Amino acid sequence: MARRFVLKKEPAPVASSNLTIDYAGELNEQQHAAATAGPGPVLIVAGAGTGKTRTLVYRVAYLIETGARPEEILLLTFTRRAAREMLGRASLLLDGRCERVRGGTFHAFCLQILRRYAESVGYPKSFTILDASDAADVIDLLRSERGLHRSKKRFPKKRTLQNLYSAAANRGLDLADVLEQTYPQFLIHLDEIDDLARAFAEYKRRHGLVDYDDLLALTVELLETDEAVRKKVAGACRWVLVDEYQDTNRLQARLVELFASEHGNVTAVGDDAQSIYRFRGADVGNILAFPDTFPGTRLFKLEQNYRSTQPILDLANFVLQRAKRKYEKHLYTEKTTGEKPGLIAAPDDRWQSRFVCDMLLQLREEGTTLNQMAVLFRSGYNSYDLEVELDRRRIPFVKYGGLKLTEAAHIKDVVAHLRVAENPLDVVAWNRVLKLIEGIGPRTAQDLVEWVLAAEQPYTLAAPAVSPRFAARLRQLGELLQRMRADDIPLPAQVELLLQYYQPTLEQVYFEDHPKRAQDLESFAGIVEGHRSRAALLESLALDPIDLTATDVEGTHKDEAPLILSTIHSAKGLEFDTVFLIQALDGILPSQYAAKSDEELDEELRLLYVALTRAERNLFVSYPTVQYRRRAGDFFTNPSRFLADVPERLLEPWTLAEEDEAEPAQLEAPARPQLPPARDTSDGLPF
DNA sequence: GCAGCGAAAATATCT
DNA sequence: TTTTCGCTGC
Repeated sequence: MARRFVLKKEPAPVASSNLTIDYAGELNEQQHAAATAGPGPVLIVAGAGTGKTRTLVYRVAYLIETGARPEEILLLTFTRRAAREMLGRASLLLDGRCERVRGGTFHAFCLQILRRYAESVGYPKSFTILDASDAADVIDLLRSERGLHRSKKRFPKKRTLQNLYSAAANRGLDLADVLEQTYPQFLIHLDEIDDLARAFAEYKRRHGLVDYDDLLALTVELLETDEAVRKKVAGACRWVLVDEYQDTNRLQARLVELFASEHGNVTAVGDDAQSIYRFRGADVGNILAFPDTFPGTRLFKLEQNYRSTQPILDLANFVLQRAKRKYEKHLYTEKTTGEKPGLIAAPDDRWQSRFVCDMLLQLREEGTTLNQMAVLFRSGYNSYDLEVELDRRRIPFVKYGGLKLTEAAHIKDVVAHLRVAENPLDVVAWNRVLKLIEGIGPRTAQDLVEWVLAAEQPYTLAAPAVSPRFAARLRQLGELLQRMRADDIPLPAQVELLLQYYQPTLEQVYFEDHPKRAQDLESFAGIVEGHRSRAALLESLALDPIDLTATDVEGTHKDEAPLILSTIHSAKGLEFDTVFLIQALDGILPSQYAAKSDEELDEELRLLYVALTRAERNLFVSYPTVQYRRRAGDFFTNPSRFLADVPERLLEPWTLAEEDEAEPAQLEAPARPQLPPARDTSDGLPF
């Protein structure tokens, strides 16, 4: 009989112990109360710029100082960038212990858990992660197999189907409901779509494939069904902190509940007025229901804004009031003076770009560094014209959001080879790799994949009855993969071999623009350098797609931190001295695709609110009054309906004028706005 | 069963 | 503008 020894309870944190940080002195009263709140559920509702991040950073430090072990703190954020930044700040505040805090996105944390316990929900531990387009490819494969595309009535495309399934998973709705809300025209195919969904799920399970949604859903399933695992995982999460709680979806909210199910110490931070991920299933209801989910919640509100000047807040407050669903937000600040935000009606895109460049150079002369300034926009492509102008003037910039390097077809090709080399069971990657060989189409690829899955030595690719048309290429591929897998070859060398093998394919498949794509492959080779192993590289690519940033200008200004270009979504949680919001056009912000319902329009409005409240000191909102569009030619635009009747005392109209001589355009602040020609085509269509 | 061609459709935000 | 679909000929 074993003897039982009872350990003393760990001492509760004592607030009055020797704290190295003066919490009361460095935080305001509300922030201090929230940061130093004891155990139990805590909800911090914080307006934009009220020191949400700061409070969370101090809370991490406080918890550690009062005895929490860093490993027992879980900090969930929306991007890896946010986690890194927060833990970095906490480390500066306290010390290196903060770096041992577990932090990251929901997806990344779920991945860690599943890598360990996937078998409990019927998956191999070495499952492959599918990004959205991989998932779409699988769906396409199954769809062709069933001959659904040959049905007489139009059947949704692979991307549409993928969106559909993703929406259903993230919102916890039936396919029928999602279909009715988003694509009612496809309701007639409900049965087939439903069948296909089941086939998709089964295929993923059979082949060990996990898409983004599965990362969350499987973790929920795991923790709900395996009590031992739940105890273990939740037991290790003594303190759970969640940033941007307003943007959690149903699965994520459930995960928070499960992670906190042992200790009950959850701190959620959020702002219902900044919920901008509804399209991805985010549910503002989560933050509103938090006190019900976690009885005994203590609520803290942060209302004093430290970021922006009063004129900027006045505009933001005014804009937010237009929401159909009202938010009781009224931010105030002690920075009562400041420049009025400007509304710049530029004649066209070129002028808008010139304005941004001239203005930012002027501000830089006056002492604002480039990386304190940001240009924000609704969609990735909104900045193309500006990027050209920045390049021309050799102004260094980085772009966040928009197209990802890892989404480009040629990069996906290369990555697929790496995936195959890593995992011989990765059917999606095999398919892609094989189809790149001339003469191999979907059918042959599928047969070969089946051979590979059953083969003892898959990498020989010595399948029987191979057509002589592509036998040689297939042998080359086999040799490549075997060489890449040789033990002593470091990752960069593997990629070197791979790129050599891929070059002819690149030239053949993308013959029109292969030089440009070859450049991307160069940058990819550079990115590879920083990774320890193939597996590590693949994992990080899957969860943290690389922004297709302007690497070519970096060389010219290595010493100066670059200007930030970012989609509004990617700028969430960040702040800048100066913000330029460009392309503030109806049809863009709000997006023309969002005009269907008030809810969607409200989300666009919140997006504008988020953009405006990123600014600390200077805010410029601009739009071109004439745009060129193929087919239609030049046509007049409408400024964003959200800005249409903002009084001039809140948003000062500017017009642009050309300087006399050959100098670049310089701006003047004129008295009268140059209004776009009156049009009532509010859908932004050419006339 | 594959490649190539012309027509048609979709077109964003992110992990 | 770019991607996807369906058809045709090899």
